[in-house]
Amino acid sequence: MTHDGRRLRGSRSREAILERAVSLASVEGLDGLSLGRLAAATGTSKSGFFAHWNGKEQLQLDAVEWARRQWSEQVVGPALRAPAGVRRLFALHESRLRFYADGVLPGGCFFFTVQAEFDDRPGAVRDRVAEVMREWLEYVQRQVEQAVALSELAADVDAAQLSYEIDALGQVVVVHSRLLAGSDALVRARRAVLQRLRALCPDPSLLPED
Amino acid sequence: MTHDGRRLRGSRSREAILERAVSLASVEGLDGLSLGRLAAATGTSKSGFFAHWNGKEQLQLDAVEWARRQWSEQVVGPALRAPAGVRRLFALHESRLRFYADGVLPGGCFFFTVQAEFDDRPGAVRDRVAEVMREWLEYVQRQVEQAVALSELAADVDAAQLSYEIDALGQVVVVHSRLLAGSDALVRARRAVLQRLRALCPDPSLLPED
DNA sequence: CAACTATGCAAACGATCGGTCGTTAATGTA
DNA sequence: TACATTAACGACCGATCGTTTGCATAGTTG
Repeated sequence: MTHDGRRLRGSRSREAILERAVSLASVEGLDGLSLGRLAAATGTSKSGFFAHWNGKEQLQLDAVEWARRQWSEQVVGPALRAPAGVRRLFALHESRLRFYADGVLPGGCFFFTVQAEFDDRPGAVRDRVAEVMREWLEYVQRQVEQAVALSELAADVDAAQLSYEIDALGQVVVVHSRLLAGSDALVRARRAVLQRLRALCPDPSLLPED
Repeated sequence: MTHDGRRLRGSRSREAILERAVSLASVEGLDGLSLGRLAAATGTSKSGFFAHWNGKEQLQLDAVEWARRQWSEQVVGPALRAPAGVRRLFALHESRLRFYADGVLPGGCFFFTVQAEFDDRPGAVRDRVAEVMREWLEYVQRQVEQAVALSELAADVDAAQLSYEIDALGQVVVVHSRLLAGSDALVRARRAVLQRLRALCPDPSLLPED
């Protein structure tokens, strides 16, 4: 029972396939990715997928979950090392930019691609993607509110407004840096948020100067 | 000659097809759009397209051009009614937001969808899209520089930096407002740019208060 | 007028799409 | 040993993809 080699092997196959799926989907999209190409990329057969998932949509939903966990571990996690407040808020932004700069995913960002792909078509995938996005924005907003509670940001800061701005400046890095040769999008996204936060911060020495 | 009945009819067919193509591509993407569905949506036949274009890529390139003209006429054009300087810069941002709010395209923004779709795959379409995007950013940047030259923005403003921020705050409206129910993305994008400009403007009375 | 050109469609092409079916091999349980 | 379950595969399905071919027709040109 506990030592079922079959289930273990299946679980590892699933993980390997999902990792590839997320990686490929960051480039071609979750729907643009075809089962045939995914099979070729993982060295398995198309029909073998149906031993693990009922159909393409099920695989897509699992891929969203996999990408969410990756974002949680590689973006949100590291930022927790910074002390709560404005420093953690900025660390979160920098962590995202590092995720992009390191080229963890060949397409830059799974969620950016998938959001643009699904923002107009109804369905379970869209709903789940929207939920993950809302979670992320609310998490950023909570960091803002915590910074305000700690008096590290001005008391009249609109948390929803500020978190929208931070997310916008971070999201667009993907397309700017990939589409425009020699774009300094990463530098600009970092500086924009940094200066914005310093202007709102009673003690700017909490943040780097530049 | 210039008013050849055949060419006139063909030209009108092309325009009608391209308008539909841009509209549909704002939802499903330029590559996600299939010739079969485009034919059904325009009431023509798939094979009829090859009387006007050599293949799908040619049609895609023409669609990009059509969308560029639409953006020029419906976004850039109206902003020219505002006096040059910081007011025209803000009018440009508001004009874009109005384009989104009016729902001119069912997917919100052709270029947002297409940029996300092509930012990772090489080819003629990607190159042209990148060129149009660069043109747009440089146009915004020129408005910033003009405002500085008119002393309507502080002299030490980094034009490239500021135009990146304005574009980012505008772009993300598309996905935020469509994916998150009840999102105030339009309001936030407007306020973010307005307050940023007012803070940099020696005479804030040039701009609305809120 | 005849010759030519642009427009447009129906039918069909090979390729690929997501998905089904039946089977085999491996691993478990009784 | 006998049986059940899971993983994985090859072959194949109907649908759709972008594209080609052949043909009919309307408009232009000599």
